Amino acid sequence: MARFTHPRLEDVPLDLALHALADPNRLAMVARLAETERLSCTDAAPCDSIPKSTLSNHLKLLRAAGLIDTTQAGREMINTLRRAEFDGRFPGLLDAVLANRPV
Amino acid sequence: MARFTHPRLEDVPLDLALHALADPNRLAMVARLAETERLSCTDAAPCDSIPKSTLSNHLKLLRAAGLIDTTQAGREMINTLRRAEFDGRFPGLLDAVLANRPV
DNA sequence: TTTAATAGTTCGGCATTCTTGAACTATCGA
DNA sequence: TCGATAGTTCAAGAATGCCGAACTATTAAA
Repeated sequence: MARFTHPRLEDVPLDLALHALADPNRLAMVARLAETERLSCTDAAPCDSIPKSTLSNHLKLLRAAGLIDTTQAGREMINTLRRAEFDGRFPGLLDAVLANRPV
Repeated sequence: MARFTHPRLEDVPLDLALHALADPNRLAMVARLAETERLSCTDAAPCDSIPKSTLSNHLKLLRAAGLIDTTQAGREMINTLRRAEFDGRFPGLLDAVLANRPV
């Protein structure tokens, strides 16, 4: 199955990072990963009404923004937040966004 | 000429705010207004290669996100950052974004 | 008081991006 | 080996974004 490419954080522009976070579903997934670390794609989903293909796309975008890392484990894809790296690249940003997330 | 409507900050969702900031040109305008306060539309523009209509659209979006206030003064529209209000709504967010802005 | 210039908005069409169903790949369990 | 599970990829329609052209409003000049 597909092997993913993860960008170096230094190559991620701020716009892309903000764009990735500027979607309620994606932000909810990031928030989940901030709490639970190591979630399959379906487990990372904020609700089960989101189609698989849409979910897959959201995760692809989060990967491109340097926010998550995805590795294959059996037939699941395990996602983790690249917290330390992201924070190193954009200090304080993720904290500020997560702190202001709606309940 | 048109009179603008400015949203109450409490009605601005985080997604909209992030989306407004997730564009290099808009972010540059916000950064400018953070320094210079009170800029006409053309003066707020990050460069003069941006078409008027595009500029107008960007500013409309920033207004809708509760980031700027626009009032008419003669034939100019004067824009100011709604800094205190925005910070009250999303504490630390604008600071974090501006601090991470590319040079 | 026309006339011209300035400052920006609005509209409409093209282009890009987003969403999602359908088909596909890969892995695991029976 | 067969079926079920987990997720990707593709393609088409929907939704957004960008920008030229036409328009409105205000000021300045003639």
